[in-house]
Amino acid sequence: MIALADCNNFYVSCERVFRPHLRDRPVIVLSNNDGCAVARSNEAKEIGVPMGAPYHQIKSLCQRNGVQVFSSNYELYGDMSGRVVSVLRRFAPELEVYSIDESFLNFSGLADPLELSVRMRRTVGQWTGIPISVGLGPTKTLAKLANRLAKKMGSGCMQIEAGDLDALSRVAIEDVWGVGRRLAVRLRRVGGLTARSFLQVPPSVVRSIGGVTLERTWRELHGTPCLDMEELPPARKNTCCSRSFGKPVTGLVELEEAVANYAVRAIRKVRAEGSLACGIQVFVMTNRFREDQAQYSNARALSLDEPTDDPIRVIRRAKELLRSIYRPGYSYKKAGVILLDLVSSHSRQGLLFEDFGNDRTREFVDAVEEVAARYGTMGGFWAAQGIDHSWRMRREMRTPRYTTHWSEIPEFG
DNA sequence: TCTGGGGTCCTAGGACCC
DNA sequence: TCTGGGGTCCTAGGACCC
Repeated sequence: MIALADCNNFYVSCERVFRPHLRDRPVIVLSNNDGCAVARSNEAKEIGVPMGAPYHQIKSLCQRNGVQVFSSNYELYGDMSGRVVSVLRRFAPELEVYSIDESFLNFSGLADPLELSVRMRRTVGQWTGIPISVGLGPTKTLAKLANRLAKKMGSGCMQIEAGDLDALSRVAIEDVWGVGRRLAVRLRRVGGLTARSFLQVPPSVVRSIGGVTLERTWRELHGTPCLDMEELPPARKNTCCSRSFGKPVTGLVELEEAVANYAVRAIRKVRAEGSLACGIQVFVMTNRFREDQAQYSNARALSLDEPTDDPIRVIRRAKELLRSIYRPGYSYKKAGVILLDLVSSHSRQGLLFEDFGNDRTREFVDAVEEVAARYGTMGGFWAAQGIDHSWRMRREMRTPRYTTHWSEIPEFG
């Protein structure tokens, strides 16, 4: 028996922990750059704020209805997520963190999984302040489906078995995990309107529409496990850092500064995982929504001579790539750096005839990175990152980082 | 004026090899 | 009239997830 524990409206719930008076009020959290609504309280959903709606389109709706709006505060959400997981871990020997707000737990062999789920839900609520829903099923896909029904019914916890046609018929095809908008359209054409009728579609048809991935989903819904629990997340293969700019950027100098910053952030993720990057890709693009402006987007990648985690080298190569794709005369909206083909630093392959860098450089880089990690960007940063950051993303309604910064700890009373 | 960011997997098709 | 067969590797694009 697999359990899926899913935090309700997670980002909104995190904000509410520290602002309890918002508990019954409509609240939304915006994406980076205050772009779209990515989390909505139930009250905000009822008012009619759509998921992913651009904020500028729903701003007046929010004002009319007194919706509390927040910029996203990923440091807070990341920390709260860790707290929830630490509570969940007490309830099962095997746990897979699936996303920032969802974990699978292996409840196989445990007595009365439903009662355990109810207890787990209550404990997480008491200890972290975050409300969760729990779905139970013989496969991951069925646990997901049970979770969706638990949320819909407001019961908090729900268990389903393979072949529970009544439950399956209450979930529309596009709400099945693994079936997105495109596949849903094609499945409806062959009679798959709900999870239940999807199961009647012959496997050969399923395969021709969605390949082996969709066939896996189909089997999982039938009760045959095809997706294993993954306790240790597999090593990442690429990592990316990209942002939309708070204002359009035209000049190369500003773009270079932004790209240098993204390169540093990306390589810090790589260093934190004990990996090395074998390649770099840089991309830039204009605002695709502006039909009145000339559009341009481009990307270029290169392979490094030697796998690296050196921010100096990564910044230099990223700037070279940027210069090769930069075209003057455009208003750029977004840029990004992707580090490719990550390998473990333990399996490092050096150069045969040449060796880049030396120990002194390495010690210097490590020292700067440690200072930056310990004291923040004000403690130390690479000159290429610049100081002004006029292109920085908007984040005008962000709450304090209550749980991760001493100076931002909440005070009550 | 204003429209997110970060991933994975699969497949088709082209280039190339013998 | 007639134009092989079998393989690998890489990339771009499409689909999905949160």
